[in-house]
Amino acid sequence: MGTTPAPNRIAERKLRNNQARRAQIIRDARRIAEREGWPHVTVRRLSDEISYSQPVLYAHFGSREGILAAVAIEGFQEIGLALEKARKRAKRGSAVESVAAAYLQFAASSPALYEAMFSLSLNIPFGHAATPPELRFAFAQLMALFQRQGSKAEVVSELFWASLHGIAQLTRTRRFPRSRQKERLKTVVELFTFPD
Amino acid sequence: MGTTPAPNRIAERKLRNNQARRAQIIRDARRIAEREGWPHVTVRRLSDEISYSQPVLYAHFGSREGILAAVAIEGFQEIGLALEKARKRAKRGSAVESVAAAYLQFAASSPALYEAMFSLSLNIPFGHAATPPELRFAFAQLMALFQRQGSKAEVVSELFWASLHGIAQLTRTRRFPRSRQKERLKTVVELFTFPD
DNA sequence: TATAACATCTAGCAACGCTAGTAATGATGT
DNA sequence: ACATCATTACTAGCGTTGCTAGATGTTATA
Repeated sequence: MGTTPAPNRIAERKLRNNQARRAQIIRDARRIAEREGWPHVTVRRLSDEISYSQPVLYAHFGSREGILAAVAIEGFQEIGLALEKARKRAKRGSAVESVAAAYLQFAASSPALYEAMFSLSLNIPFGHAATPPELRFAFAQLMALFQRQGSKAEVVSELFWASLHGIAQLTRTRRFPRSRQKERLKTVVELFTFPD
Repeated sequence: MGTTPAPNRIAERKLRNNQARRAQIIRDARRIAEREGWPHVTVRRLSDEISYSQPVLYAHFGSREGILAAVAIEGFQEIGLALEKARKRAKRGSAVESVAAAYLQFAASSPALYEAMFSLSLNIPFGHAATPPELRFAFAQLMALFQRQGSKAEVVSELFWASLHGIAQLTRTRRFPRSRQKERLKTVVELFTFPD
């Protein structure tokens, strides 16, 4: 028969409900942050949105910071996929430009998400064994562009990331006028395009 | 006679006291931030430090954010002076390296100050007429390095800034391992050193 | 159906940024 | 020297925050 014992089905249902609620909290947090900024993302507000009391949120995430960290990790997953897509669809030789454009596009279109990933000082481990796979994957997309640089690949990738991040953040916080962004993109691509 | 009318001297004394207290608040805020992080810099805590009640702080700065903004502007002044010094003492041709090293040194030695300048989302106007002179001066030190690039000078300066800022921030937030920093410096200097 | 385990809520703590209203201080004019 | 007035600072408290202990209700098991 195709039926499983009742306890399993019940446990599965509970798990599904839990995951769905967790996803909804993350979704609501993102939405509020993009529309009104992170300070408006309060535990009380989120508990209102999902029509549960505050302790339910703490059961899921442990703390407000835990919620932001979950959002940030979702962001790393998305940027990783976006960069991979940009790299793969690029014609030969234009991968750097395609990826750079995708990076800046991502940061510009979801500023609050980007802020959660990089500006809010969350305790997400980097460079350790415990680094979440979403982060490794995203950085791997950048490193894949510079395999030809041999032993310099890693440092060049880091600098490429730093440059894009600098542009993104200084633009987001209005240190850079948004007007010259195309020129910035062109110039950074030139800097990171090496002769064969 | 060398004496001025009493009212002036009194007004001057009050002004001096005001400025001294203002400076002390900024100093205390910086000290606490560097030692314990910005969340520990509370208005109550600062009012304890200076042995005055909270409303005194609001008379000076208007809001907690006003205090952080004052710290940030002091930071821009200091980094501007540090970059100018680095640029001027550099031997011919090595100005880019000297300035880059000074920038990263500044960010590494005062991480909380650097955070106030760039990560805490303060409302300091940039790129407008109202931009504080400290900021203009600091950016001018970067632009001075690339005058030879003609019309590209501004964009190249922006990118140089973005790269340094990216390195500084990704290092500060532990996205980059601190170990390869020298190599990063060397590589960024190569990228921004153009043939004559 | 009784019991155990789980899920959820109510209510409240301590700390925060900020401010209205009040008291104390100090300069001014006669 | 004293009364007047402006300045300066304080007390006390509001509303909100992140977070949690203890009570309450709900569901699964024996």
